[in-house]
Amino acid sequence: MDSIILYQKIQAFYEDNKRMPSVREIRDRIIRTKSMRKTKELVDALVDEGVLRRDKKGKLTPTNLFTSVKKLGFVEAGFPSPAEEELLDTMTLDEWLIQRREATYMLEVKGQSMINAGIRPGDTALVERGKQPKHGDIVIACVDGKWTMKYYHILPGKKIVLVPANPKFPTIYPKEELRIEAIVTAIIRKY
Amino acid sequence: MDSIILYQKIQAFYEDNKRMPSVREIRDRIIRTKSMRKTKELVDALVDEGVLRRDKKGKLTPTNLFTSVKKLGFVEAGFPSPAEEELLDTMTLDEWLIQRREATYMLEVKGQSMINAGIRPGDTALVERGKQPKHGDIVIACVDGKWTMKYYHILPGKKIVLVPANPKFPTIYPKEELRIEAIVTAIIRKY
DNA sequence: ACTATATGGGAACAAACGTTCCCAAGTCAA
DNA sequence: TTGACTTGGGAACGTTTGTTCCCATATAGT
Repeated sequence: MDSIILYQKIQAFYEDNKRMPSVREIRDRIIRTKSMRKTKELVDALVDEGVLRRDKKGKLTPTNLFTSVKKLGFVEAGFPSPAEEELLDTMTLDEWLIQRREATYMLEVKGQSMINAGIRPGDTALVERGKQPKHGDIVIACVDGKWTMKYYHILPGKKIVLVPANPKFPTIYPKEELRIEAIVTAIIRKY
Repeated sequence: MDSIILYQKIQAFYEDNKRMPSVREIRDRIIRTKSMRKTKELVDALVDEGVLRRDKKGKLTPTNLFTSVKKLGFVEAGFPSPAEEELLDTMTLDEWLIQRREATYMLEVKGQSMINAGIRPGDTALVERGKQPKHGDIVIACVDGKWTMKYYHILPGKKIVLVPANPKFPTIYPKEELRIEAIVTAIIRKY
């Protein structure tokens, strides 16, 4: 069995079972041989290539390859040739976008108030709670009982205002209550 | 040990080791007791709650909780109270955004040609190769040797044109060569 | 003080694990 | 045919695994 195919089948096993197979599972369910020795030999080869990783206990562990997306440069540069493809950097969406998972939420955007920041109704905002906002951050705030998404601006004199990214909407000067509940860490638009 | 804390420590183990711990590892490195019986009892409780899952072989397996993000409604609805929080839907970024991982790439956007579609320079496009484009899709195309991101439009008579989302840019009427290399499945903007 | 009950420690077991070793079968050159 | 070498099957080893069981201790009730 070719080592690329072996890798693909191990990845399929990983996606199905949410864990890596044991050597015997690879032997019986993937390679379909009867040889432990040969199976370990093929697996060791993948480990040497860096496609798979092993624990201190010898257990197989997924590498980034299992969960990552290939990262190209710019649109204008287009796609690399198959030969160059192996040199590509990779990145997992989770590690890229999520810092503290337990404090991260998805919120759907409604309305046009941030349209000039490229945030449109239907977009999904990834927000993180319990983080100190800085000037210029986009925040989810509860002001006088209403929830909005706005730019967080600190005026001279440390006064806080919430600025929309749409001149048709008013800047908010909080009177009584202003709670910054979360700051927007990413905007995702799925087609 | 409280079961919520136990879950958090198991999740930390999972993020560190990219695999779930065994019962003995939980006993020695997480609960720090000497009792197998008590450890299994606590783990079984988490399995009953649906926080952990088990294989047919009894091996622990991560649930969606380990990799998912809580999904709220709309910005205007704000955050639920801690009591309501347990009812929230969850979703993993990978399963949401990626269909065929091996054909999915990240590309950085340069230029203003799609600005009116809310796609700005610096944004990251998630693109998928080998998929048939439909009218209205945003595609990565190689036309007459140059790479661009444009709307894919099918005119009456089945003629294909590439339309920018910015009136200052020209619509492209491919002369010789037009290769649709990928279609854009998501736009991600990280702050 | 004396039971009855609940709790946690830890030994024990069979299965599954990674790893190594030996040997039969195959391959190749001379 | 012979001998050197490679290959794959599979037994065997020690460890780790999930699971169960027994018993000493703690707790509570009378």
